[in-house]
Amino acid sequence: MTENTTAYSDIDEKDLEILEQVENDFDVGLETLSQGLGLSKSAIHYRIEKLKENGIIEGVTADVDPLALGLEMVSITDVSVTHEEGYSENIGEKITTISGVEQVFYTMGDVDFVVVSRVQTRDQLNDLIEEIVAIDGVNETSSKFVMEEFHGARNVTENLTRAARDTILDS
Amino acid sequence: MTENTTAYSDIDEKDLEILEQVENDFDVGLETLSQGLGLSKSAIHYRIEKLKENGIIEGVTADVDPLALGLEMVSITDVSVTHEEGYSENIGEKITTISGVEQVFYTMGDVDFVVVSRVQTRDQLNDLIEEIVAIDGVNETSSKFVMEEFHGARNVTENLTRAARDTILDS
DNA sequence: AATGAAATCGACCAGCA
DNA sequence: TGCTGGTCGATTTCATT
Repeated sequence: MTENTTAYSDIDEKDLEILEQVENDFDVGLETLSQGLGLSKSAIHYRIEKLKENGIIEGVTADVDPLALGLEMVSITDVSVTHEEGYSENIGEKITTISGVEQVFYTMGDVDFVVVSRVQTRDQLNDLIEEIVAIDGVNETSSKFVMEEFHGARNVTENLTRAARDTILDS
Repeated sequence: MTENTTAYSDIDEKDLEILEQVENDFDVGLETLSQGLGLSKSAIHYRIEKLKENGIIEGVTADVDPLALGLEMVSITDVSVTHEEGYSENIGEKITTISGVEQVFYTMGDVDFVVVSRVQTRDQLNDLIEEIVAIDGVNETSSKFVMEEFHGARNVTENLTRAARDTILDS
């Protein structure tokens, strides 16, 4: 085995700590991070910049509560397609552009796409599903309502298993 | 009908524009927002503060790229449970706490939970599924691999249909 | 609720280990 | 290359409208 050269871009423990914090709340401020890690504010700043440049931090965004905008209806739609050529990618992207669609997964198995969508009303959901069906190559759809959502740890760093952490730090 | 009193907390068009921007990239800066909206920087600041206080902006967070941390393996697991009492909530939360689990949906239908998880290796996935099965009340699981992910518009505001926008602005 | 001025915090520059 | 301390610019807060 030729040593671990996977491109974890030299993430060390301090970087991981920073990631854990800012992934939860970017407003913590350099001061707090600085005190918690025993580094100067500038150092923290540079580390965050580097994490952005290396694409580890993809961006800093405001998280908007869907419920606050009336998007109370979540559904999961299984989509199967007719398997010609390599149209699958194309279909996936088309589904993504439909208004109300949040996530699209292309999966192995009899169900080809799993689509998570979020809308305000049942009418909007009907429209959305019709738009999926209208896509060329879409074969069959089957939807289920989401009654409750446990949006657990969306945080990548908090979700790391011990093994995963170790792999990253052994770089 | 007694007029629309749904708690959209007086969101106006300018608020929606701000939300669209900061949901994509919080680093845009007050200057840019100020120019784009024809308001002073302070005014923008206060509006953002208010959106946070009202819970419309749940927080500002750094988005970490899972791939950068080696989390390349995504899977969707359908979980059915034995229907006794109101244990469902409990089970949902237990699943959420499992390391590697990203999202849990409690749905209507024969499949009770849909679980999206993200891990580094197949071993980690096996462990994760074993942990789900070990939960009291879990009946059966069935997993599929995700080959491609179209993480389309995660942005709530961009995903609003015209109808949804109108509903919000008519407050 | 919005504005402009004052205090505070983050971004950048140069020197240093 | 990465950290520190200081300066500049941006953000936050204050007093006022």
